[in-house]
Amino acid sequence: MEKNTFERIYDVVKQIPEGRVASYGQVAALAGNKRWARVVGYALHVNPDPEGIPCYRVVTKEGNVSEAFAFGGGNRQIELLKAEGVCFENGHVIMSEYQWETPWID
DNA sequence: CAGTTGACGGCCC
DNA sequence: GGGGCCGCCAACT
Repeated sequence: MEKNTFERIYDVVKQIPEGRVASYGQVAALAGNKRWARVVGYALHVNPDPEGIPCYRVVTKEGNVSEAFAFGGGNRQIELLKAEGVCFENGHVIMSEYQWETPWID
C-alpha cells in the first residue's frame, strides 16, 4: 500500500518529537526524497489537519519560520516552539541544538 | 495535456 | 552575513 507523497510527508511531520524542529529538507528526506523540500512546503500549506500535523515544528534549514503560517502567524509558531523548550536566537531557532535527530528511518 | 506555482535547498556574488 | 539565481518535484489551473 503505497501512500501518496503528501501522506508520507504528513506522517513524517507527525513523528517530530516535542522540543525539536525539523527543516523542510529534513522532512522531505525522511519522507523519501530530500528534493521534495518544495513539495513539503506545499503539503504543509494545504495542511488538511493542523491539529494532528505540527507544522509549526517544521522550519527552514536556517531555523527561520514561515509568515503564512496555518495557525495564524509565524510569530505564533515561535511561541509554540518556545513553549516546548525550543530556544530562539535573533528570531530564528538554534537549529544546531534543536534540529530533530531522526534516529530511525525505515 | 502543458504551463505555472510554491511554507525550499544549495551555490554564487 | 545577506541577497539573488537556479534546480527539484508534485500539485494546481
